[in-house]
Amino acid sequence: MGSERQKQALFDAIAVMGKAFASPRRLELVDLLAQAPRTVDELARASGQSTANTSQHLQALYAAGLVTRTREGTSVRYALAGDEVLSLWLALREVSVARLAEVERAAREYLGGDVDAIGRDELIARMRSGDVVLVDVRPTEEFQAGHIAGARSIPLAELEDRLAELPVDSEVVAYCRGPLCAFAHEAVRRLRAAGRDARRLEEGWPEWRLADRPAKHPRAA
Amino acid sequence: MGSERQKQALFDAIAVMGKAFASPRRLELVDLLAQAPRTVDELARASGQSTANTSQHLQALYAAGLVTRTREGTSVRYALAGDEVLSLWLALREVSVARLAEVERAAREYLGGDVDAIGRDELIARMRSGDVVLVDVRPTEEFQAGHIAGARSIPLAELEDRLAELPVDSEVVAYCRGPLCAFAHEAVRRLRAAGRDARRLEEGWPEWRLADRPAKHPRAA
DNA sequence: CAAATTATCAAACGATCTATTGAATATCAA
DNA sequence: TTGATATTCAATAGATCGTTTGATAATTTG
Repeated sequence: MGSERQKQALFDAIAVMGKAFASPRRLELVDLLAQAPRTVDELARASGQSTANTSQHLQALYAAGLVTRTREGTSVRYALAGDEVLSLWLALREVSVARLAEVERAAREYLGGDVDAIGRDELIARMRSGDVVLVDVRPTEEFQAGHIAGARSIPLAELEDRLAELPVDSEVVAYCRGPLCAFAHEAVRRLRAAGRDARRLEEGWPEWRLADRPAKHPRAA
Repeated sequence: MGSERQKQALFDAIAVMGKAFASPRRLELVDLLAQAPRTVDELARASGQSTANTSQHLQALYAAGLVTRTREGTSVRYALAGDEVLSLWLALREVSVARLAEVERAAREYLGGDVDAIGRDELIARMRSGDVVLVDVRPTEEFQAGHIAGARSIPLAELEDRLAELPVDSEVVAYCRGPLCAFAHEAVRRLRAAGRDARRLEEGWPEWRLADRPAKHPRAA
């Protein structure tokens, strides 16, 4: 007979994974890794915490089986352990947003007011007919680690300087890291201010990739 | 511009939900609630912890938005907040099992060796042709809170006494709370020991319900 | 081999979480 | 109202977690 002790051991083990998701700092790392694999140092700088701290958090994630690590010369590159982990992270985020009023409030405040959005399927149709330009406004490294097929990379910081690259007669669709990322919102506001026709894509790169839509990976077939 | 502070507030809020999943005791409560809504007292007895403790954990789950509560006379009945929460719990468990070697080891030990299983679709086909009997071996309360259409309730504890209710010439398929529950495994072993042809259903009631298969709910249409 | 870079470890403090205990509250029945 | 049941609150002590600091290990470069 399965004893109580063994049953408890089971929940203990599952709680390890729950614990991994229990710290805001770790969540930030997970969110960054959802965009692209990175080294400890890169993650430390991107998340604004000390290297030692980042390393410890990454080890917590590693112990929970959420990330993998590979040595690259003198540095160690971490990545999400698999698509199930990405799904889990997105599900957690989604439930949080749906359930927690606080999150919604914080999100609205952070995003600074919503702007017009376009859905996945409509985007694909419009791109096929050629009357939209898709712009990836994330940092260059993240674009290089993978992006939506047909997107061109213009990081948010360079948007004003590179306005000339965008045709005047087409609508511009901007996307970024996902619904909780402000980049696309901000990009749309700036494009509108410059007199362009612009909307943001409802979802971000991780959601797109998981849905198996046309994408460009660095070393994939 | 979305400031760093607001972005942190966002992750803070999401971590609240992560924290809710960080305690084995709470996970046990979530797992019980995945079967059926229950009162504090029932949950305390089923999980073998004090009432005060159970109440506190339930409040943590409530604060995270994972459960709802309704007063029923002198007692309070808790339930999972929605199907998204159930999905999230199943996803968390699945990733844990897939990733954590410890969990797998613990699970194997607890389940006491695997027995032959049958999949969802095969079961439906075999039930249609009428040559299997489906048995729900969970406690009666959980059966009453919802079960697979066409299943008959024989709690594990009563299995030997009620063997006569099962036709001798049909295969018996047993199911219980899910892949981490030992009831169906144990039932199959006992049925085999009694000379019956028996297998266990690969999944449990929560998975079945989420997949929108034929089911019987207490007050649903 | 030595120097430089990157990552991890170890110790320590403060903050947070958990379980226990006993008291307080809400509801129902008499 | 009083008494009984079910739940929640409050306070405590013990354990765990998170950050910082400084030292250690692994790898590349000179």
